[in-house]
Amino acid sequence: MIVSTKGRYALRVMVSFAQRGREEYIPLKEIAEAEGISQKYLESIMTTLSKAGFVDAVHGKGGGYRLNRSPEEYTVGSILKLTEGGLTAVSCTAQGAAACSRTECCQAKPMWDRLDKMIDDFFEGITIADLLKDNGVQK
Amino acid sequence: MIVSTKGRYALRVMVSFAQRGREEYIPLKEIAEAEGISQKYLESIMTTLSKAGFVDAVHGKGGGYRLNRSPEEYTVGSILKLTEGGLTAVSCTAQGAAACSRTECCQAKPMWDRLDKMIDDFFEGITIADLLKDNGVQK
DNA sequence: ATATTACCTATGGATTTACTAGGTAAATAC
DNA sequence: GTATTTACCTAGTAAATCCATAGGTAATAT
Repeated sequence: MIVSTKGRYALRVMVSFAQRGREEYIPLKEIAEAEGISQKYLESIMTTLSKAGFVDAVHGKGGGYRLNRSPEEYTVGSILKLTEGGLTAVSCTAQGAAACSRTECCQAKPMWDRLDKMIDDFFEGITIADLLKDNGVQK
Repeated sequence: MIVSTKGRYALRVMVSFAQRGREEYIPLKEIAEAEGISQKYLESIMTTLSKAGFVDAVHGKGGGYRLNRSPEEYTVGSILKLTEGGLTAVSCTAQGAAACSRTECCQAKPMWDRLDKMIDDFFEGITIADLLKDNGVQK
């Protein structure tokens, strides 16, 4: 499993916000209920997105969240990398991970590197706007 | 993480057996020591490979394991699918998993399907022989 | 018989996942 | 300025998964 609920929820919520437009702030409660996702759980995800500047947040009545860019400007990759904390397919290549002692002689390393790049290119090539088009396919 | 140690060990061991040729049976102990992997842990992986007919196994002295095909005939995908029990990148698309209640309306589903296919094609396009060539790259 | 090997079953610590619980801080409405 | 609404913060937790370990049994060779 390369993408957990955290990343999948983040995508769904971003799509949801995109559908609601950027005019007004929408309280998370509404989105959580509409999507059928635990509000408390979503809160932690939204805070991550907010801190990273992916959305604007306003406290109090009339507040909530809203996108601060157009849907085309959010790549799926950027959202997943943020919420999942990376997208590496194999621990060998994960940054921060204790470097594998066999890095030098590992015959599979180039394969893992190629895989990582392929997955990264894939997700960076899809935007929230693409998902809104209801097919997730681009080009 | 899409490939755990189980799958990575399986690949390393298969490469290791490929390097040793198909003339004689090699006891797992030798491979485990050479690779610096827990023998007991490897045993369970080898049994999986043996039961699936990927290797021949012989008990007793002079016994051990050996490949029963040439390295070109083992795709990385077949080994990973066997030892990892599948390669799906997202639980949504995992077979046997409780079908997501949003399958019908999920805007990301086509994306996950495309990703799965891309990863499958990637791993099916690489063989143990390719890994032996020390680059993992094909074509 | 004994040694060597594969194979089987069970267990366990560590980590991750997907939440829940219960608060505090900021903004608005009265 | 009090109450309400919202975002944000910290902690805990049940379940699952990962990465083994422990201790056996079954088969084959000398």
